[in-house]
Amino acid sequence: MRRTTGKSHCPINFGLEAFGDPWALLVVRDIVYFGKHTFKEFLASEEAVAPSVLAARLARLDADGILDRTPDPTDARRVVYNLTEAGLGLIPILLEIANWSASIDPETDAPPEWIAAVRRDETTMTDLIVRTVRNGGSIFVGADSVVASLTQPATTQ
Amino acid sequence: MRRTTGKSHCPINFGLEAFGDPWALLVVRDIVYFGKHTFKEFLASEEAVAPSVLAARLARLDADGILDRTPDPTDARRVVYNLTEAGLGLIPILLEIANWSASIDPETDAPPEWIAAVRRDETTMTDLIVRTVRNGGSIFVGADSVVASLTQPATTQ
DNA sequence: TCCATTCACTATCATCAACGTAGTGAGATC
DNA sequence: GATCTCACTACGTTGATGATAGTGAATGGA
Repeated sequence: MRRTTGKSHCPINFGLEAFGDPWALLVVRDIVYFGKHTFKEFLASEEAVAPSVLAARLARLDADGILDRTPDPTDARRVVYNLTEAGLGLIPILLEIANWSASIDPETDAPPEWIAAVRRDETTMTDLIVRTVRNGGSIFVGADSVVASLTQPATTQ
Repeated sequence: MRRTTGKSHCPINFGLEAFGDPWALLVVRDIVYFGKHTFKEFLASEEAVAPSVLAARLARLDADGILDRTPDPTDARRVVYNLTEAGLGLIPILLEIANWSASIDPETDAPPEWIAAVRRDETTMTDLIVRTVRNGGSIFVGADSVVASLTQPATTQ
């Protein structure tokens, strides 16, 4: 792709120039759905991105203010990537894409009950996801994940 | 872009493989927002796609069941492109992308009152847009456009 | 203090898609 | 029948991606 940036300020084009490539949203997905935060974890994703491509993508997402790149204070080798508030704002887009794909792709990996839960009350679910990810959690992975808090609401039981 | 398809059946990846390039969603945008339906009209878009790239994109969107390619019965030179039902399903994604970009890009071309109208009741607005586009209308262009039907509701007055 | 391991990248090169411009053939219009 | 319009195609250049190997700093254990 030539990725000519600045083609226009049409909001659709602006979005596509920010994340309209095969990898940018997959990084955001890895954070939001699976709680990944390091180069190594992104690299291990099912889609097998090349390290050079991943490095370039992380650098651009950081420069664009979507990701926040922070060296790990407890291990100087590690670098932790988190979503900024602008990056958290991409969550509704992720949910709509997952919605669409789940209804189109007969072999989708999307759990039907999860898609149904999102469709049931998208606003509430979006808020819950944003709050969870902002606090370092994810949708599917971890004790404080969104799906965990759905099956075992709040701190009861 | 290498556009390696079939990397995974993750719904986010599926969506990106279908429209995660700089041009596919711009074609959909041209139809939904501006009522464009022909090769020439897409080609004239602000972002200046190359004809070879546009031809390849239209062919793929047709093959993927997102666009419907029909020769114009009144003029055998012309070919009319319309969204299929799957293509209409992309409208919520477009709206979310526009939402995000409008809140990020200080120079966005998105009309603030339009963004506000969508945010006010996204479900109702989505339904209205889908119905309008399905009937050949668009959001901004034409007498039967969505914005026209908002300022002058239904057939009253 | 070594040494193996882990981490986040970088280097390299072939490949393939996008860019930009020019051109083509079928069909409409005058 | 000459011109114009339409949807493309051709083609050389550019640049990002794909795949694999390698680097240097930091950690952890012996």
